[in-house]
Amino acid sequence: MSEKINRRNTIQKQVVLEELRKLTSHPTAMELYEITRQRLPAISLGTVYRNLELLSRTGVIRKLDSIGPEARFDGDANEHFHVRCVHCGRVEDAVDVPADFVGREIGRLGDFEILGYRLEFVGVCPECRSESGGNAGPRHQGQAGAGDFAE
Amino acid sequence: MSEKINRRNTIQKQVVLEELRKLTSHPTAMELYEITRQRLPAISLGTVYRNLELLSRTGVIRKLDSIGPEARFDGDANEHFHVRCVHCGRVEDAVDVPADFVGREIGRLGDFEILGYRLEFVGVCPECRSESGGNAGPRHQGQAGAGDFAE
DNA sequence: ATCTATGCAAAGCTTTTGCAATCGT
DNA sequence: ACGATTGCAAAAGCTTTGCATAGAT
Repeated sequence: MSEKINRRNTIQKQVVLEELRKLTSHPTAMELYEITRQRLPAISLGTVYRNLELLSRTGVIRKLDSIGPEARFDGDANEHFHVRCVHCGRVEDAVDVPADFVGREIGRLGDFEILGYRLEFVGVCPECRSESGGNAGPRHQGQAGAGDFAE
Repeated sequence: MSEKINRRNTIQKQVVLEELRKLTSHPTAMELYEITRQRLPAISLGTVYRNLELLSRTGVIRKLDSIGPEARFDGDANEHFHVRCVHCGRVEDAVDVPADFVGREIGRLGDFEILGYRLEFVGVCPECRSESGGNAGPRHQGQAGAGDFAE
């Protein structure tokens, strides 16, 4: 049950990982700090950051810094996409993305050698939809810059 | 030539927009600040931020805050994708993306109403490729978290 | 004349880092 | 014992904001 994570298996590292894996909410470092503090009252924010950084470098977890001003973390290191609510900021896993939504294999793009891509969906979550009726007209497809939807 | 931008057409706003449109390098606010200062030595960083924010809210320019720790701005408000070099951080326009690379029209994803998506490619620019030979093995396809490539 | 936009500087927020002490191996 | 990891606190980096002044309409 206790996998070798990096060099040393500290309680802090263990707890950070465990708690992150319990969540599907893609918490920020601060959120995770608050959560882990319930089990380790003395843990410091710096340690949470250091461990999250370390775990994501090792590939154990995933850092989603493509979203918003602060990084969010995902305990599920498998490849999958996310949806972000433009209204409340919530980030959830995107399930049932059509398998052929994105073309596989792009080796080259102009002069760049392509290693991969980042994709995330932008939408309105059920809660916000029912709350605010229809406000912003849907802007289907294309690359949605964040500022477009903000306010 | 002078389009009505918001409420008032100040020189600062005009210059920020003009200089941004001259560039294809997707500069940060700070970079744009340095550039505009050559024409308006007294312009302040706060003003650059305020105008960039305003212009992107209006849809005149595009804010790319999906990339890295700082926001970058794009004078071309048309929909197009970007490639980011994992090595040097350079951001360029992605030309020749296969038209069918991304599936159009996803109205729904789970409980989310989908408005759009954000896509950006991750790769190695020509300069960095020739410099560093082949270091990181290509990790084709999938959602590339930033941390994966970093370091 | 009105009210937005500016410059300046301070503050905010997220993240990183230096350092001595602590803990895993 | 050795050296990675921690806690603490300071600092760094990007961005926002309060306020009085200047400027656009």
